[in-house]
Amino acid sequence: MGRKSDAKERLLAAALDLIWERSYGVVTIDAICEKAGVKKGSFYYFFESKSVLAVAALEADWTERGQAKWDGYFSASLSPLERIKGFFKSIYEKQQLLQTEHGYVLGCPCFSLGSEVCTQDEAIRSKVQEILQRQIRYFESAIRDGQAEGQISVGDAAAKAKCLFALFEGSLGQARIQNDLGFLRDLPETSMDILGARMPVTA
Amino acid sequence: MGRKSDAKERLLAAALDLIWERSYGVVTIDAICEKAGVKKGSFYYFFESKSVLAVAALEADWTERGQAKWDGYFSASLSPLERIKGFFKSIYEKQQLLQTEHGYVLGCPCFSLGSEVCTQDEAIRSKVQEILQRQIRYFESAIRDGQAEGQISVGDAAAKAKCLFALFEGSLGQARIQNDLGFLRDLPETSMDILGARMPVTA
DNA sequence: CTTGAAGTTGACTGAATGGTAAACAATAAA
DNA sequence: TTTATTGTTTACCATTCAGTCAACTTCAAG
Repeated sequence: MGRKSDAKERLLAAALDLIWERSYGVVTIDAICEKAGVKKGSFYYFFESKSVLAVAALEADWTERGQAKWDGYFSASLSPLERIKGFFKSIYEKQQLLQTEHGYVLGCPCFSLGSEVCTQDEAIRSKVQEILQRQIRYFESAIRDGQAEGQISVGDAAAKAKCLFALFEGSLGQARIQNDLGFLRDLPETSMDILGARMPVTA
Repeated sequence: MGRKSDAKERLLAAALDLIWERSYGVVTIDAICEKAGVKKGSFYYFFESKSVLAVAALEADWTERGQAKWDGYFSASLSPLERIKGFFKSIYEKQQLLQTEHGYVLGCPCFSLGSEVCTQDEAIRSKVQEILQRQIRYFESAIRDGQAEGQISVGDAAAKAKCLFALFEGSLGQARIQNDLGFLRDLPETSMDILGARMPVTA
């Protein structure tokens, strides 16, 4: 019973968008409300603070979009190397899109946000960490599969995954800072090299 | 003639410290003044805004510390691979120190700051970019030397440098977000692997 | 010892922002 | 149609913060 509304979802989406494009610190609650078309009173009806909203936005984005996307990229129907290569290709295209839409390469919202607030906001830091860990696990599992199939050189899969993920996030960060997609263009190839890939045959 | 003072230097140092530990957005001019032991009136005597101060702080830190340190790490008296390996070892130790001092792994101030403000403050973004590019050039030059000496596999040195630097910054970012030095521990080894290093003999 | 440049101080303003409260509106179950 | 519940709105308060200003201090050159 009661009144129904999608204001909460609009706030979540607006918050993520603004924080991604700008930064956590510079985005005010008023700005989020305006973008979401919601009055401040309603904001505080749903969330007790910007921090709580940010955590909810990260979680919602993961469960409603991120999870499915990553599942797609890392689908078992693809060969392990194709998963990784395809993932990086998709990232490139996504960032390309963001650049034409926003005028900026935006990079990874999780990583940027996490790096910004990690010493100041434990709730956000913890949620970011959780999501990043989940993402690393996709890499790790693909690497394990690749090793089992003999396409990826043996060795600590977890370490390789961390390495690949660091390369990934570092490249996204550079791309964001320099507003230059060039830092992402070679990722598909570079990642294959790093993994000591023996590619069977791939386009 | 006139009065002499080191207030300007104290402001530069305080600003960098605070921004590094916390973030650009969360650090107020009042906080910088307090840490520097300077009144706000004096702040505005030396700098016209927090943004201008930040740019000056980055530049001063590079010319007065960073440059010399990097010159040391990448000294021609070391073998190209030793330069890179030693650099990553030093980074690890430095971050270890920061963690015991601040309670946090702080990562790279340039990268964190750049990622935070790059869509909002062109002056800072540009200065960050400048410094990051300089740092990449150290990598690139070491890689070139290593290739010339046959210790590093051939191929686009600039691309390899970018890749290594992305790995570096990505690892620092992860270490910061998760407050975990583990992301930095393997960098010396991993970097050697990535470069296709053929190490002659090294400890 | 005067003079003017360089630097310092503290009090002030105005705008932005986070946060509150109380009245109001819509909805569905009873 | 009542009623409880959920959501909305508006006006408001308090605080923080960037930025200003004019008076004051220190110093060194002449």
